[in-house]
Amino acid sequence: MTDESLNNTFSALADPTRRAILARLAVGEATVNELAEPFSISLQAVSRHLKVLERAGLITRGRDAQWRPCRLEVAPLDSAAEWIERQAQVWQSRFDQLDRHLQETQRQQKEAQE
Amino acid sequence: MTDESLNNTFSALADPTRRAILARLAVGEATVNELAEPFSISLQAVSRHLKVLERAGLITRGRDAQWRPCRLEVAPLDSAAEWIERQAQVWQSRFDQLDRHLQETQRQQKEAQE
DNA sequence: CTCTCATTTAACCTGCCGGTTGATTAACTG
DNA sequence: CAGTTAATCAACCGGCAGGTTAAATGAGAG
Repeated sequence: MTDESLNNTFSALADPTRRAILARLAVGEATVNELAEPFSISLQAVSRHLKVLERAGLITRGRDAQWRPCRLEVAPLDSAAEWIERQAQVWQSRFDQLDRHLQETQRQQKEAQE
Repeated sequence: MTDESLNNTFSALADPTRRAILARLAVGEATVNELAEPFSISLQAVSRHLKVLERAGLITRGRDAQWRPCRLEVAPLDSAAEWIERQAQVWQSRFDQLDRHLQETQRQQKEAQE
């Protein structure tokens, strides 16, 4: 997973409209018009959001006559999840270390008292 | 997990400098100066990045004389991971549905041939 | 009290992001 | 071919994000 790729994925996910589009696509493929319908923004704006999602690899687009159906791609989502989980794991182990260290310190203090 | 909260978390993670700061903090607490050292940007810029991370709840800051040590907070990372995984799961089940449907269709076609 | 060090705040600049409207391309339909 | 529908491209605009430098604040140290 390249750094640039993480940039694209996270900034794509940072916009609520784009997250809503992804949620909609989870139900099934959809065209630009269908995706734009629930929103109060222009078709062109939605088209741009789709381009962002495409660049992030989160969707791919087919061709069916004049329609361009969008479908989800799960791979970059997995990569993002992987990065996050690796971080969470390292942080947690760091906390565990601190925790052990704290307990060790307390134990030694207790011994010193006796 | 509120929508606004997801916005903050994802856009905080979307910047490579901030991800590097988080990675550094995973090793242990650090002050602003220590965090700024590896980067070629000004101290003030780092201070701002820290404010973004703080607003996203990804770090908290203590007070030790004139130093403001930063430490990680794992909770929002967990929330983000949760959202991503839920999405990935829904997408995957959607793919599985399509897959079953495809197999069903093929089976029926095969039966029709016989 | 003064000096120094760590950090933040303020003011500013620049570029990108998300939105708009208008024109254009692509593909079907009569 | 002319007309319609789907989608994109182009030009523009306002706001915010991330960077800078200069000034202000907070907390020790002498």
